[in-house]
Amino acid sequence: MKRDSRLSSVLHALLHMAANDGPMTSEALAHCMHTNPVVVRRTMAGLRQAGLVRSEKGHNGGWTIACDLNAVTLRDIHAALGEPAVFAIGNRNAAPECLVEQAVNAALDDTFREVETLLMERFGRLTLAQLAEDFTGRLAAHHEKIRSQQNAV
Amino acid sequence: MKRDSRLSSVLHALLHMAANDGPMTSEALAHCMHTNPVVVRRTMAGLRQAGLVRSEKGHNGGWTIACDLNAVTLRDIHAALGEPAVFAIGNRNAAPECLVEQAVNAALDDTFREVETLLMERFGRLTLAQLAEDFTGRLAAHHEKIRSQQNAV
DNA sequence: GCATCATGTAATACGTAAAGTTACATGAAA
DNA sequence: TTTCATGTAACTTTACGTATTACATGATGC
Repeated sequence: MKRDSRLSSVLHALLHMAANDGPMTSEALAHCMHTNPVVVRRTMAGLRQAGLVRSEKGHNGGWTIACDLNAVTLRDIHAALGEPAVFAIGNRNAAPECLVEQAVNAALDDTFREVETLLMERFGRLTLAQLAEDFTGRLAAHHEKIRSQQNAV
Repeated sequence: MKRDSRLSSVLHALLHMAANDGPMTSEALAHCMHTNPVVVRRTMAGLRQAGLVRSEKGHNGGWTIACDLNAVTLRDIHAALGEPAVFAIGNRNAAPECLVEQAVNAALDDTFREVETLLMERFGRLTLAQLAEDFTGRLAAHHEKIRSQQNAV
């Protein structure tokens, strides 16, 4: 497995849900994301627990957004997923006895901490509404392109 | 494997080499790092290719630093290792057709690009000499602590 | 009530990349 | 020419996200 793509996945799902009225089933979302309903349920479980989405069983069941898109940021989503590790790089030993390794760890830890802080700040500024708006813009551009192609024929 | 610790490993090795005069064998380094000589050779191969270290066979062989500690930064080391992936988080699909996913990817890509730039800048400011100096300070503090403990008895 | 739909979750397997291990070739020094 | 040390290929192990299977639970509609 190359990288953890859960954040990307749930954002994709949330935006599809936002663009649809009514609940979407795990199967429908799985189809959008070229994966499997069980993976969707498992990945979305954290968001449900955080109160960001709701899920309902039975006929007309499925997933619904339960939050204000303007109020929820990528940082909230990352937290709802259990704050998965950001970096693929890390120290060899967490608490080494060797003074050399302590010096190396201290430098790396400081750097990664600072960089992670910036990432979380950026995540904290990006709302779901902004992503949805970006999508709307892309959709409009896409329609415009289609229309101009038809006119050219 | 939880995380890629090669950067941490080679820094550890380099600082041990800097504190020793004469070459250090892969076995000695492996002992310091609680690993295996073959792993040391494999990990250090990139540094040798980049001209940062030298290795020699036979009696009195082993690894030697071949660069100016003041001139080499963590960024150089990271490059010498082949620029391993920094983030454990990423997009699900690199070039999706879905406009929703494109919007998500664009936002994440921008953010990660910015953050990676900061990380590389920080790495570019951290020299091996600075790490070595930090180690020297820790060593002095350690000796001071030992001495005061002996005085107390 | 009962068939159907949809989620919830456990158990298991798969894919990938670093780390660990074994084995053997190469080359330098005593 | 023996010994020491690196160089490297091949294989195993480990970790973890992802994929899949199987089955339980609960809600809806007839």
